[in-house]
Amino acid sequence: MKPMKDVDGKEFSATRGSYLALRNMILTGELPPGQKLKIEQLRGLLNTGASPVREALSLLTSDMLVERIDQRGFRAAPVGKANFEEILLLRCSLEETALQASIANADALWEERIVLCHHHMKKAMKARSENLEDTHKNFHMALLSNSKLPMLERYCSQLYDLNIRYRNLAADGPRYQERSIQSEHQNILDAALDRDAKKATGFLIDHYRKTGEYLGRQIKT
Amino acid sequence: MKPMKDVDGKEFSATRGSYLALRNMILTGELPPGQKLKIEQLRGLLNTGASPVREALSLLTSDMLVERIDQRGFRAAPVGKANFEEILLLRCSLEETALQASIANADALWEERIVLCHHHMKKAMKARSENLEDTHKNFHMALLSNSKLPMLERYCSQLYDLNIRYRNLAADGPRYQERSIQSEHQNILDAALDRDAKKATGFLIDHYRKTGEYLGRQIKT
DNA sequence: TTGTCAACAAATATCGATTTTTTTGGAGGC
DNA sequence: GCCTCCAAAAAAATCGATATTTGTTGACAA
Repeated sequence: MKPMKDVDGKEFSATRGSYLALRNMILTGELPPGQKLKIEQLRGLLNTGASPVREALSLLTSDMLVERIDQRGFRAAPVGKANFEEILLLRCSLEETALQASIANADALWEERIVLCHHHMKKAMKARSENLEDTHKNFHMALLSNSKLPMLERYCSQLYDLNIRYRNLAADGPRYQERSIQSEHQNILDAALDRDAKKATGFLIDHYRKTGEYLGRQIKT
Repeated sequence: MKPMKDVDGKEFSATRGSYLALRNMILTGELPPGQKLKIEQLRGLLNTGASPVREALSLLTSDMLVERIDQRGFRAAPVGKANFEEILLLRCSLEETALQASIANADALWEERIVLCHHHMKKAMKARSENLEDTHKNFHMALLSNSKLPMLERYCSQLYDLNIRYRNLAADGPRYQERSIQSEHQNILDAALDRDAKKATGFLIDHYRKTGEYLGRQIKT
């Protein structure tokens, strides 16, 4: 793989480049659920050797985006209503814990961080920007980023991605304009800035449940 | 790596064999926290090629037993009091959810399963058997095995292993004889069989908190 | 027609060697 | 004496090739 460059001009390793590319293809549905992921085929697609591809696929299994069957290769993780509902359940439970902890550790720096991320998200929404997804995730992760619980944050990030995948598969992209998503975000932010954990987690979970209900209806199996 | 065989006589792939061997070495402390894991060195240790070792290490990063730094190799995950306490916290939270769900789905088959696992564990304890650790884990995982939440169960299993690692590092093996661990297990089992979720989760969490407190005192940093 | 077996084809797992990157050690300058 | 820069060594990442394993096709027998 030609040395890709990230925003800072630093190069990715071939493995990391493949990882990000494949991850994106699975999240967007370009590689549909259950699809067999043949090394040779991906090698061609990514212009790289077999080893980086294998390693990237290994890494994706930790994210539960790829299934590995010993001696039988890899496939994109299957989807299903049960799986979707489990993701929703776990997100509600884990993010509640994380947000509580974040608020318990609240400080000026964190407040600035979440205000800024919220601002970026609103701006991207208004402009229908391409990186809306990223700013949305950044905002949600920033809310949790003060928990001092790195493993928990990692779980939340994983589950967030899995949820995005369902949204991409079910529909035609995000629908942040609909409902009162903007005010929901505002409510969460304000409650967090007030350091009112109960209110903030309430708004957050409500936010997820509503989105979950909307999405859940569109999933067949 | 010579084709290892599992109990059924089926062969492991070299990757899977390496994965299990390395996992065990890290969990027992044979590979101490923070230790650099050089491919060549492990290649010799495991009698296998570089690719299986790399892939095994990749898999271990999902279990949070190995850290990967791009372009700079692998190292055994570091340890610390904060990390230990996070594990304890997450275990309490996640296993509570899982046990509740398991009890909600309670059926005859599951009851038989947990009774049997409990029996095996007691037997192994009395005999000071070598596979005590395995039977103990089996019992705890069997309790959660009816939750119909596979991802949650996977998280719990991971966290269980991470906790075992601290116990192996801190002390000289398990101390199941001490305290009233046996009756604690019995209480959990009985409450689960009674399908009393509140009682069962209470006993379970208490069980973890007590063990956690004992262990936490032995960790420096 | 159906089931089984063998040979073939395809894909995966693994290895050895090469390339690239990081680290180390030391010479020279400040 | 300390820092910087360069060269050599070590280690990681990657590639191409080979060995195993799995999946498939078609012939033959029941």
